[in-house]
Amino acid sequence: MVAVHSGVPTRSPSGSGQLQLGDAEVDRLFRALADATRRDILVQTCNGDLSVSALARRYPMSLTAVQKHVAVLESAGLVRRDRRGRESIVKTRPDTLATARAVLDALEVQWRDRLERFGEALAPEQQDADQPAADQQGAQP
Amino acid sequence: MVAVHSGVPTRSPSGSGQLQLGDAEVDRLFRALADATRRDILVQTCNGDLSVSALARRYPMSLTAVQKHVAVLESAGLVRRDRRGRESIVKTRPDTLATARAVLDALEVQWRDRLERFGEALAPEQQDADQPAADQQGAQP
DNA sequence: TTATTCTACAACCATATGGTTGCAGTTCAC
DNA sequence: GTGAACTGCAACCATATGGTTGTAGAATAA
Repeated sequence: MVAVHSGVPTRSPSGSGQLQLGDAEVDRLFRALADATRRDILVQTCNGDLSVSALARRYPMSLTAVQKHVAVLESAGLVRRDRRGRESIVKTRPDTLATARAVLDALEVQWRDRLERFGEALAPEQQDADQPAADQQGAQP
Repeated sequence: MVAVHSGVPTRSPSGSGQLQLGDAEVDRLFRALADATRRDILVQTCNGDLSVSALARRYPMSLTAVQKHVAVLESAGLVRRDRRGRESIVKTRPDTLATARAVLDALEVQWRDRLERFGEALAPEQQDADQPAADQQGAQP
């Protein structure tokens, strides 16, 4: 379970592997990454020298569309915007990308762990009715 | 310059770029991962001993909803379904999860590469201490 | 055989997403 | 000061998503 629904998506400082991201944060993170334009924006803005409109000139879409993409990345914590005069400078936050990798690592750890526990012995799958699950849904509306 | 977007991704083979995923595939991959239920399904089905309906009993939603989640995971290549009699057994494909990690790695490589080429002209970045990762929600209303 | 289980799929609904245009407010250049 | 550039936001549209119910067919159990 990756979900503790903490307010702050803090990575574990020492590489123990357990991170404390809420489901909603992880959802936003992967959803932000699930768009080619946004992934490209991440690469383009690593220097932190591009404003939103300078960014927008690089893509065949309107400024507003790029603004929305940046907003999605920002709400996922993948970029930050700093106001510089009349323009807002977009800059990637590499630490959050590392967080995404850590989530994938955690996923792999989880099923590797599961494989070890249930591995070969594998009792008949009465796990189905036994565990009504629902611990991962958290605070769904 | 930088005629990105609009075509094949063709990441620059700088360094260790070695995967050949199209934008659409990567989109599907991350989108499939951007849902807590689907991430949990990935963990639940690592043993390959759960049918779709057995899986559905673990979540507070209809069988059809779980079917759709499995379909999303399958189209992303994250799970496989094997027909066993009247039931279809869902099993995760760890290699595709590793592919997702490789995509993130490639992203990091890309901007690290970019930083190397363009970097150092900017001021050193100590701004992470300036604004910690707490402001995930974007602009507060 | 019959009844149950499991899957597949269609139809529907509410909301989210990704795009557009238009307008208003700042900040800068001249 | 005037105008241009940059941003922010609202309204709108088309489509995708995530959920529901209902129906139908195939495989298994009794």
